[in-house]
Amino acid sequence: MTQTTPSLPSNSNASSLSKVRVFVRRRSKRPKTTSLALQQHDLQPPTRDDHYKRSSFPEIEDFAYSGANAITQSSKSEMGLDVTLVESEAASTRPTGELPAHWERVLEGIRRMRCSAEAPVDTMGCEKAGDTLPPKERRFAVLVSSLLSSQTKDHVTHGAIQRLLENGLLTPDAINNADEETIKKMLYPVGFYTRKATNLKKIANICLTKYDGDIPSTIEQLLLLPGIGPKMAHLVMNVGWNNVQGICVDTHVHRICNRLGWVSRPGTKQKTRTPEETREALQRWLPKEEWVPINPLLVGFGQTICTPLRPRCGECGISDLCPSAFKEASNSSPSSKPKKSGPNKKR
DNA sequence: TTCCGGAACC
DNA sequence: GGTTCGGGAA
Repeated sequence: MTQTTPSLPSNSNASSLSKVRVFVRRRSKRPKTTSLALQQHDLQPPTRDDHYKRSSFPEIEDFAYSGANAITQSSKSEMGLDVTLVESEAASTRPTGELPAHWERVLEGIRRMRCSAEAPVDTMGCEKAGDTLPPKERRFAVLVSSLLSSQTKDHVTHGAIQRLLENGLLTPDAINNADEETIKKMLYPVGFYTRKATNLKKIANICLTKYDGDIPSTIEQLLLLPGIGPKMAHLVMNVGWNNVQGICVDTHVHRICNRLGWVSRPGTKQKTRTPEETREALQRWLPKEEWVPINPLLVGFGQTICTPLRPRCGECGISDLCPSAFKEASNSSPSSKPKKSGPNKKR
């Protein structure tokens, strides 16, 4: 059925079809002005209802998002850090209301902080590898990188990808024929490399038998792959297919959006409990042109300032706009963390 | 010892 | 929702 063809949702209406399939219309750097954002909004009248409609049904929208080419560009351009004027112009004409207060100022403030300091994250994680490969092989490289990158430092992932590449093991066919022990050695010391080696063999086989050696092109199909969950599925769609179906929400995006009060459980003011809940809540209001850059932006912010434990609110340029500022660091028990019993138990 | 750019299984 | 899977760096 729709297995090997790029996403063409069966429920898409006629008006959206014209926009589907505009993959990689431009691989060049994001414009240095707001033109992209403004152009996208010009596609349809920027009314409030319309905005919500688009956000609620992202699957029938398919902008060719030039910012998704994380493969060839530096991280700063990915996050729009070289964009001096980002949202303010477009936002000034945009209705407020259910949008979080001052969200543009918050985003701008985070961009500024990220400009002035380096963070461990350098791209959307892992998918630089393969940027010189033909499209089909590059997509597979992106998929494999995503699989390996979970719970793994970026440079470690990159090393494993390099080893696979140098040994000709970065194609579905090669991996399918390779010994699992061999794969395992190539992956080490990637996190959970044993499980990932097993999953990688299965994934290669699925790509060969069901997708003609390519990777799945829809979120639903990607989620059927072992080891690929929501976070990585959206990453692969964004980067592999340049097809923004949803926001790639990891633990940093999840944590920070809740601290900022940007998301909540539907109909309540409670924090979201899972990254998936955060993704759905965030997609309800965040303009689509921010869906891709929000990830590297908040990941870097989360690694350097808005850390899980003891966030550095004193160094944060938007603490005056953050409802959670100075609420976690100052009080509560600094040393004793309840957590679980852990490996502490002696025999 | 603690802390991780998740996902699967219980 | 709680655990487990790995290893490395702080």
